[in-house]
Amino acid sequence: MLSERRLEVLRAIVQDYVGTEEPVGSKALTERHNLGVSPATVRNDMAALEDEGFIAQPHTSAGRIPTEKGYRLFVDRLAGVKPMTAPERRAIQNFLDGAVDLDDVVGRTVRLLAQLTRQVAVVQYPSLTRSTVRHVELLSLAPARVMLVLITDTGRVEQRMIDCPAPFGETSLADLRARLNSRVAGRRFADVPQLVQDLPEAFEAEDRGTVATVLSTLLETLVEEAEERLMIGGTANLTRFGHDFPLTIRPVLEALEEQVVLLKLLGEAGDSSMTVRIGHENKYEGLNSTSVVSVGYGSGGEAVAKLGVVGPTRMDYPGTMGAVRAVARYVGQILAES
Amino acid sequence: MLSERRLEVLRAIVQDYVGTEEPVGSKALTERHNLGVSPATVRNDMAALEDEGFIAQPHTSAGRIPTEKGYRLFVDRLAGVKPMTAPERRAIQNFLDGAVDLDDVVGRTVRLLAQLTRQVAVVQYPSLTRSTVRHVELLSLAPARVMLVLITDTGRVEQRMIDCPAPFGETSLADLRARLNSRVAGRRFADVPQLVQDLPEAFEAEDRGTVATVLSTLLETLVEEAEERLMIGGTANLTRFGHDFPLTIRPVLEALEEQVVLLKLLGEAGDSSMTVRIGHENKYEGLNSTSVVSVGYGSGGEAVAKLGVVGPTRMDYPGTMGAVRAVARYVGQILAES
DNA sequence: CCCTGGCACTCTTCGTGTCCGAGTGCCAGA
DNA sequence: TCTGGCACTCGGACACGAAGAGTGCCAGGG
Repeated sequence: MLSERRLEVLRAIVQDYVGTEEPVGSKALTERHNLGVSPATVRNDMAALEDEGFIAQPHTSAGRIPTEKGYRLFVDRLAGVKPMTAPERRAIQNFLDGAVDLDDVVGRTVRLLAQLTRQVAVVQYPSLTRSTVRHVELLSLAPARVMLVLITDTGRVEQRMIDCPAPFGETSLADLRARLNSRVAGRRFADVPQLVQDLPEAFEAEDRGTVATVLSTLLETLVEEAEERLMIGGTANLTRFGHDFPLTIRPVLEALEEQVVLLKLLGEAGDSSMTVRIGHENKYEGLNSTSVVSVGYGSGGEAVAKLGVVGPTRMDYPGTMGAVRAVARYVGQILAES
Repeated sequence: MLSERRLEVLRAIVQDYVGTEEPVGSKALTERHNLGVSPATVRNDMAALEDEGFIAQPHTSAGRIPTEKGYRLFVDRLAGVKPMTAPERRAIQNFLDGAVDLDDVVGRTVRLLAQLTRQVAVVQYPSLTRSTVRHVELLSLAPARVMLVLITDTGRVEQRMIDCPAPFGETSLADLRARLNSRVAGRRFADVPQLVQDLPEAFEAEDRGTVATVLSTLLETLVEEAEERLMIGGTANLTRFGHDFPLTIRPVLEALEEQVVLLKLLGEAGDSSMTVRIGHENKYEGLNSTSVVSVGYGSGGEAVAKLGVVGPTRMDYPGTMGAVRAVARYVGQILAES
């Protein structure tokens, strides 16, 4: 069991190390934080913390640095979320308010988050699976060629070309469009399959094949797009990573280009609450030397997607968490308004 | 005036330096290339080349490295474009053939180019300004709210919301849709403004305001989208840049995130032929330590966009140019087919 | 029982000095 | 005009030593 003071020592070590990026020794600690005890006492505490695996020394006669376990404890029990200041909050809101469409919202969010945290920002596009259908449009491009356009409440538009098994008249098309919209408009994606199940029955035999094709394309679109897109930014901040560049930075850049990896990473994180994954807690080994702070965001009460930052395990957790939370909150507001 | 042999010496220096990344001396040169002369002679030639500014030595008692001027001469007069081998060409084609839509084509192209050249790849989406309109669709979402969907022959879809000055009936909308498409379908973007100029006159006075709004939105979309999107990949290859990382790599990463900069960069390059910009020939100073190899590509004879790679000035120009040219050619084919 | 000051010990870092080799420039001769 | 030879320069590698930071441990005091 760790005494109160030892936790305090750990907190001090983490804070100093994050600030200076250099191993911190007992003497420096007592000077910068008034712990009320002497260096010798701190040394004993440090020895205990090292036994427990919370800190380590790079080599004898160097100061201590936190281990991943140490950061974990710090995040769980010692650190709060540092709230943004009022001016910062205003700046966030102003910056995001200028967005003109969904792409712009996401783009601005990425830049903002990267700038605030001085780390790499990752923002997932609002998910289709949780959003609702605003409108489905069918366009006849040729007698047996239809284009399906799906518009979601988050402003995303997806389109698909459909080659019909048989020619499909304008009136049938209008009919299908009307029936389809009356059933699915405003409904959640997940509910769509049930809602359109019996639609083909309402049509003439000759059109049923086409209707079925259109419906299956629609359902495919809904499912396929569950594989989300995302935007990243602030990769230049990777240069502040450490002194032993190439080896550290390369796998991170590689991971960032693998959208699948990132999506999985965000997906695994807790549903909508803030999640911090430290070092090897990230399953993808290219990110073993990084920490990922992520949180869900969305219009209304529910999270429709995630956003977060990727940075060195040696990061300012309270500040980063504060920025991530604040940005998520304001993006949610923007989405709700539009 | 430089003799034939001196040019040969320069070529040898560039080739060796690109391969080894180390300054190359007179002795090593004569050993690896059979120039038919002794090191002493080569030294004289090197001194001459240095006087002319084609090579330089990092410090006394080191070998020579090419200057930007030296690379320029190498590219212009000494190096050809190294063609891809047959298996490589097959691999390119197979890889690109698997693409399912435009996003996929661009995505695959970026990955392919990054892998072939082992550098950072940049691919511009096919330009709207040169492409033609396939279809314009108007959807009524609310009495005074219309969505405009623009479909291009390259498969891109753009949508815009329009708030109408007055309610707009379904019949008027259908009328407008029909007239609009009959005029602009299949036409080039650049011609659209003229073609729709007198459209409002065909409508009732009460609808003219709305028609004008829709048209101006359409024209805006055409123009705005001239500011293209692009995709980049292979940033992990930046780690192979040099030994003095942070300082070199950071501005490059920053430049890569500024799409505006990259678009301007590609835009400035010659129209469709291959362009090589070396070091300070790039106006954006973040890229002063890089070279950019770019070329136009497109379906049919005409270039609709550009693609290229960004790498260190010390790059394998013939190989890179070969890869860039080959990829551009095949992407053009793919686009023409679809 | 816990804290403290003192002390010996261990390493890393940094500066200095030395040596070696690569590479050059220049010159005289073929 | 090319070549071989020679003296010279300079950076990189290595060894050595001093300095400094930090630790662990121990005995004494509240």
